[in-house]
This record gives sequence, C-alpha cells and structure tokens, in this order.
Amino acid sequence: MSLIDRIKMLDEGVVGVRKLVPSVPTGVEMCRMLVLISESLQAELEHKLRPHKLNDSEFRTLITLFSRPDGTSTPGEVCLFTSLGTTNMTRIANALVKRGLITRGPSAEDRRRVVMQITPAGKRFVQKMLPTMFPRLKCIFEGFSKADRSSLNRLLRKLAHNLSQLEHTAGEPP
Amino acid sequence: MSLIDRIKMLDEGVVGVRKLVPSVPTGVEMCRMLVLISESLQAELEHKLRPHKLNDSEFRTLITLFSRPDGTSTPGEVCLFTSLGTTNMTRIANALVKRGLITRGPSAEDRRRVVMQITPAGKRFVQKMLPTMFPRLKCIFEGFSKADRSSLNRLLRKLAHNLSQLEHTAGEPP
DNA sequence: AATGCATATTTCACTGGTGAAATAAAATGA
DNA sequence: TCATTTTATTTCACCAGTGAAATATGCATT
Repeated sequence: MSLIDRIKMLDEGVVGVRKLVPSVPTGVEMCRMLVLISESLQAELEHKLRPHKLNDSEFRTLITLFSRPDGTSTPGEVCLFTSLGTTNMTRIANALVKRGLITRGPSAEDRRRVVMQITPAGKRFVQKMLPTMFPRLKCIFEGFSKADRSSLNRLLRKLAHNLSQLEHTAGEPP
Repeated sequence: MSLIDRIKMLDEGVVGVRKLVPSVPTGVEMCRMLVLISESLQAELEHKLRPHKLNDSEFRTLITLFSRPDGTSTPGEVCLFTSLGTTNMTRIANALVKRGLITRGPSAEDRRRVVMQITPAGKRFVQKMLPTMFPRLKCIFEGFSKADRSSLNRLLRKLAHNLSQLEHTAGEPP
C-alpha cells in the first residue's frame, strides 16, 4: 500500500469523523499527512541503509561525528544533534564500535565524559554511502520549482516555530 | 530542547557535512525537518492522550471505528485506515477491549474475520476528547493565511506523490 | 469432496526507544 | 575541606513495532 493510498484512507477517515463532530478544524489532515510522509521518508532511508546493516539512528550518529572538523564528540553532544535520547546512545555507540566505524574512550579533560571518534573506515563508509542517496533525494523534489521549494521551506519552518511555542505548555490555551 | 533548537542543530550538522561532501543536495534539510516536525506533532498528541492512558495507536484505532457509520470494522480494515500493522492490532484491540471502549467478536458472515465495534463508552470518550485537541491544533497553524494553508497542502501532497512513485523501487535511478 | 491457494488473524522472537534509578566525576559553596 | 548539587553516562525494566511462521477459514478447480 503506497503513501498516497494511505493518505486517501486518512482523508476518508476524517470525512467520517466530521459527520459526527463537524467542528474538527482543517489542519488535522495536514498534520496526519506530515506524519505519514515522515514515516515514508524514514522507511526510504532505512531501506537504503539495511543492506549495510545500519539503522537510521546509527547512521545519524555516524554522520554527526563525520560532520565535526575533528571527527569527535561526546554522547551527550551527539544526542543534541541527532535528537536521540542519551539512553540510546550507549547501545548505538556499542554497535558502531563493534562495526569498527567509531572508537570510544574516556575524556582526558573531564573524566565524566566519553569521547566518540569516527574512524578512517567510518569516514570512508560515509563518503561512499552518502552520494548513493542523492538521486532518490532529488526524485523526492521532482517537479518542485525554486518557488515551491522556498515556500515549503518557509512554511515548514513557520510550522516548527508554532510547534515550539506550544511544546511543553502545561495547560492548553482556552 | 525545543523543536526549533533541534532544527538549528540539524542545519549546523548539514553545514558540517557539506564542507566534506559539497554535492549534498538541498532538500536534505527539509526532509529531516519534516521528520522532526512529525516527531513533535506525535509527541504533542501523545502528551494530550497520556492522562487518559491511551497512546496514539490506540486512539487512531478507536477513532477509526468512531468514523464508521455503524461503528464497526475488522482488524485488517482498521489497519488500512491507521497505517498500523495487523500484528499490532491484536494487542491494541486487547487494550481497548480491556478499557471497555470497544468490543470484539467473531464475524457471522466470514469466520476468518473478527469484528471490532466501538462501545457507547468509546463514542462518549471520543466525543469528549476530540474537542479538547482543537485549540492546540489551531495554534499550530497560527499566522497561516488561507494561501499558506493551501500552498502547504498542495506541496505536501505533491511530495507524497513523488514519494509514492519512489516507494519500493528496487533499484535506484541512475 | 478433496486438494491447493488465498485471506484474516494471532503468536512469537527480536529490535528499538523511554523513564527512572544507579554510578561517577566535577563544580559549588558554607 | 567536606557536603551538596549538577552534569554525563550507563543500566535496567518496560512498552511498542516488525517479519516470519502458525492457525484457521474461505474459495476455486478438478
């Protein structure tokens, strides 16, 4: 079942709900659609990663280290960049160490910390892996004009801004 | 850490990667941003649901039954509407039955099937629960003009369309 | 009616994410 | 300096999703 089919089912469902609760705001469809698109994007990425026996979390972690000038970071910092929980990072780092893509050791300056570093093998892996994803990524935005892209970018950031305001607001607005 | 902060970190990370792999297409940021927004939306929903001891999957299931004229469906059909796996549906239905929000029994026509039906208590729950979500939903689209909404809607559906084309394409395009 | 294929649901083993608590080291400050 | 608090990571117990296989029924063809 494809993404557009799932979206169609979603739209149908909302129609059914509106019959009983007409005050359902427009916007629910878009919210749910965003979630479905995100799931599809994730699935797409995992699909590309699977043959290499990496999952999304591990890849995000690896590429975060890759992105740093010195190739090093700490679990806590990587979590900031990847939006992963520190709890997971232990397991993820274990897996990447076992694969020989990163190393992990105690920090010299602050002995509470752990230093993670991407290995040459890890760098090579990212350098080789990344470009294979680009063609599909371009397909995703096939038919998007410059204006379309910049609209989408603007609107998503606006949405994100609103969501940030809302986050962890204990009481809901009246 | 708020969503916009997480997006900022993401943007920084991509900048770092581009220094080493300049051919990274524009669009990665938007894809990752979509995923982050989706996670935030999900978290927001789960947050509203938690006090009622329901999770998103259970709520989706319940509301799908709610949306049907006769309040009934089968596990397989509910999975089509909710994008949940049939495997999960067993556990989810168990939970909802235990809560008294749905009933479950064998189908008369086709004895392979199981019929799930929302109970009056389940209907009351949805009727009471749904409207409490509307104010926050409206906040999410605060400051969006009519044109903004329709642009976003159009662009998301276009994106979904492209993603559908891509889905399960064994080989990547050259 | 008997065989084989298709459909619907469930079970099971495994993977991945999460909050609370444990551990350990640094920072603060009376 | 010694007690307290804060920061960083890990461990643990639990919850949720998944693919493969099991189970059971229906359907079709001979």
